[in-house]
Amino acid sequence: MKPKGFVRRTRQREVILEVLRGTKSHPTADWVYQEVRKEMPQVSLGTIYRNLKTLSEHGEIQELAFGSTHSRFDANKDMHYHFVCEQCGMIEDLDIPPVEGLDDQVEQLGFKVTSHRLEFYGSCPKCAEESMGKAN
Amino acid sequence: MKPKGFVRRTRQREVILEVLRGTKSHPTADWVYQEVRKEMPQVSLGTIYRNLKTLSEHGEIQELAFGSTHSRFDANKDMHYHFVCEQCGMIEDLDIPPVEGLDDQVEQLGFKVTSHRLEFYGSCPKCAEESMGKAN
DNA sequence: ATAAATGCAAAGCATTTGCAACCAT
DNA sequence: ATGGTTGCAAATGCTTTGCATTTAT
Repeated sequence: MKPKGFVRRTRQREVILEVLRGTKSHPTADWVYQEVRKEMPQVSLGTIYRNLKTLSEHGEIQELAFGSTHSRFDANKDMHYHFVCEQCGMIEDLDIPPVEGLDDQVEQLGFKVTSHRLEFYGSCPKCAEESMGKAN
Repeated sequence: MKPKGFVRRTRQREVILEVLRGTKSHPTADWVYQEVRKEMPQVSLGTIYRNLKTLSEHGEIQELAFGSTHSRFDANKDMHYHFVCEQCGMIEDLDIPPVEGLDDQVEQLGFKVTSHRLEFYGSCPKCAEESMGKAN
């Protein structure tokens, strides 16, 4: 007997995952849509959304809800932190090690922790430099 | 000469801030709306949104975008972290000290850091216990 | 007096969903 | 053959906005 809710391997799903794995830009659903369209002009936005949801439910990608209205997606499954530039909007992976013992600290308060998420806000190197230049 | 963009003190704004300060529940805009309506039945949702925006721009409150589509708001201005229960959806302030030196670490990578945000995901004490009981 | 703020209703816009056709298994 | 998946379009639902009016200063 086949498992209920079995996930099929479709061309759309493949391309979406490919696109996501081929960028470090933490794209929005619409950006993914535009990219996938280059290879499958007939693909629909609904399919993009359905697949992004499926993929993140199955742990293939990560959904990131930052301050803005729309979600962004990340195919990097390793634990890592993000930096959000408040000037240019760019989101970058940070190359710093996961903080040790953080989850334990919270578990001692009675919570069962499955993950944590850490984001930094400010100006990226480029924008910070530009502000300097303008002597703003 | 009065400053441009001066912020007036209105009854609506006062009540909204009052409501926000009177709860620890990180409410949504709509929840705030319902509460404010109890005192000002004629208030409009637009006013709630405009004020929440103004208030957070002026640092009176904090806007929190969690995984879901809609924002939540927090009148607690002190640096603190949050726990999001993936079972009941509850969001709770965490009583753990801010991690030292985190911002410095990121600044050394060339970023200018103004703040960071840390959230834990999992089960709150209540939900965790219930899962145990069900021997799930 | 003057511009900020409000209420109301009409957009806006990202995301979701119903449905018939389609296709991976 | 079966039911997960798709494209399409309509629908949701949170949030924003235009505008005439009110109101804080």
